[in-house]
Amino acid sequence: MAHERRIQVRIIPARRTYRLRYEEELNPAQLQAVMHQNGAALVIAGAGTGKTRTLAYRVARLVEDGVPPENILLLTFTRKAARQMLHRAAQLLDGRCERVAGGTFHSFAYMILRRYSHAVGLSPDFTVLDQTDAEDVLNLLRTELFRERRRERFPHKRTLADIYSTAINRNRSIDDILSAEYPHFQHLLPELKQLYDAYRLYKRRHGLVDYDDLLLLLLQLLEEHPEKRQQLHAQFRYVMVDEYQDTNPLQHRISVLLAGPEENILAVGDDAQSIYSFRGADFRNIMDFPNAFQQCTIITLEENYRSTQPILNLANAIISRAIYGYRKQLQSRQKEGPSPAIIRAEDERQQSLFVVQQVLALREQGIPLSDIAVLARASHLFFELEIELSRVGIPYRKFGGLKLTETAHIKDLLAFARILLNITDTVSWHRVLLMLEGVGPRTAHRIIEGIREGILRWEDPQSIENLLLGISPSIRTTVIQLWEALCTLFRLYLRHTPVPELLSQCATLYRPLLQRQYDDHHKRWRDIEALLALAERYQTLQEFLTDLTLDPPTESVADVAAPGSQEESPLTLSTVHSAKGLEWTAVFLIWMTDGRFPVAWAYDSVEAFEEERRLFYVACTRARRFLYLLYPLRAIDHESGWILAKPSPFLTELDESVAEHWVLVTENSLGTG
DNA sequence: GGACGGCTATTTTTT
DNA sequence: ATAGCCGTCC
Ligand SMILES: Nc1ncnc2c1ncn2[C@@H]1O[C@H](COP(=O)(O)OP(=O)(O)OP(=O)(O)O)[C@@H](O)[C@H]1O
Repeated sequence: MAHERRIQVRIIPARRTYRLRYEEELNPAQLQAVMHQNGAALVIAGAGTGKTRTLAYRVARLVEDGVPPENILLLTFTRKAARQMLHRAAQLLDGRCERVAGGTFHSFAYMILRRYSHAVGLSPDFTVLDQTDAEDVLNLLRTELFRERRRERFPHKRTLADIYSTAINRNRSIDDILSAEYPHFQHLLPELKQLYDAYRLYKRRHGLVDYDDLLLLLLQLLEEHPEKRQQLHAQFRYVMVDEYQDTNPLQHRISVLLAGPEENILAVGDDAQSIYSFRGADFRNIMDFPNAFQQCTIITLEENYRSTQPILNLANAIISRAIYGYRKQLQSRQKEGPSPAIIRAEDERQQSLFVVQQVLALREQGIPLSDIAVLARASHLFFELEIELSRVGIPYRKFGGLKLTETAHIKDLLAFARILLNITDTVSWHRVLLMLEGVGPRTAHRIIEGIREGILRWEDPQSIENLLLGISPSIRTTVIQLWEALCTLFRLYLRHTPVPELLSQCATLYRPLLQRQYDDHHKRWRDIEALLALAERYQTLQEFLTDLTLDPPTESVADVAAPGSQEESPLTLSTVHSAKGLEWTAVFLIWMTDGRFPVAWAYDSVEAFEEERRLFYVACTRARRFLYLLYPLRAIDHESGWILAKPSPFLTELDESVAEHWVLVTENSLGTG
């Protein structure tokens, strides 16, 4: 063996191999965001550029890299969005991704506050009030505080809630908000402050927390309890936030604190899609995001994968007129496609007829109803169309507007359940008492005074007598009957009766009252049955009620399924707000008239007007291929009957070239007239 | 005194 | 859907 060849072997540094082919599924900028390691990063990009997709892949990538899913936190705008994204990641990789902590700021806050309740002075079983619950509390306190006085106009309960909420979310005083937004109520400042104090006291006494408190208390926990903050950093080593343009100042500060010294936070958003300023959101948060950290990688995504270029040309034209924000131009590889159509209808009915006709035509072409959406600025603008859809038998689902949990009959039913959880829940008592025949605000108030004092006790059924002194015999009997029924329910509750069973007992008690109160009780009873079905999955009443407020069933009450079409997946009707982040092959946007979109009061301020414009931009960028913008020329006005409507300025300011203009004419069919 | 029916005018968007 | 207002009834 004279010549022995010596071959040197060396260790090649491991090239990380992934199960997913990220570089094939993502463009270079998306890939950069997905592979981003440590430190803060901001992905700022226009509609349809794959921000959501990027987040899903980043979850998968982190998990693949061995980050325990529990150490990842994904904050999104709705809980549904979080679920879908994690589900997507799980499909891409494996089930571990479902274990990632995900939800809204509010649901995350709830989870953390449950864990550290004592640190912020809460009892661990605190309850969350939704918007309408908060309004009900304010309403009750208002009548109690100012019962004898004041004939003059007091703000609507909704306005009250809005004033207080805006003050908190924007970190301003009530005085500031009044002078900025409600100057006509400025003289009521002392009363409004008094009411606010009463509201805070009420919440504290009853262990209640509203949406704003969730954020406020989480922030307080992070700021004032360094050891808790460190525990949270240790747990959530990678934080991701979607839709950052719609965070409010509280959420922004929470995000920064959650990122901690390692600054492992990745935020995603589009300043041109900021549409929640009425909730305190401020698109400047996304602009300021990089400044909050030592170092921040900024990634922009340029290519739109959703829509055809004609649709993007229109979207670009809309946003190029915006006063605020970064300029950007959306570009697509799909250069060809039908032009968006701007369509003039004579009136609302003709608008509905066209939508129905065109939906059917698209379905003929093979586009399923589930790939089509009709959008509008406000949910009541669908009423007429809904009638027409039902008549023709097109199944649809409606999102946005009045939610199931906000309807009077569902709130009535839940009031019974709430009394079982907390006998001093005076708001629920108020609701329930007013349902009884012969009981009005005055009697209810007298009874509730006693309940507030703690006179009524489950252990002592006779205690009700003390509340009924001086009340007429027939009303006494009614109230006592109610109380006895409640006591029976309470015994069931103590025996850990399953939630659906317990609620169904509440419903049995409620049913005659429902029938007495509402002419359309059949329809309402179906809603109650729907609610009972939702309760099936829950172990405790607490959990159920909390989920109803933190993750309310978004679908509005829609019950149309024409015979024979049960199998077909339905058409979507949605407010533009609720359509955020979603996409459809064909999108109709109805009621593009001046005063409806933009809403009339948006003319009061540049900020409001600009937000309407962004909202319009969001609406148009939901469409993949077909976009129809409709405006009826005539509308009904309360005072003058028919009035001539003008098309939205957002339409008239557009260049002729970005859309086709259609005019509808109704065929005079066979002289039936 | 208080409940209640019937009238009118006003109603955005949502965690 | 909700609030305020007013007349009527118990
Ligand atoms: N690299 C890619 N290759 C193929 N399809 C992509 C790619 N990136 C995104 N898409 C597709 O483009 C569409 C829009 O993506 P996505 O919803 O993630 O965008 P987005 O930026 O979150 O939009 P928006 O801001 O409007 O919510 C989706 O159908 C997505 O699957």
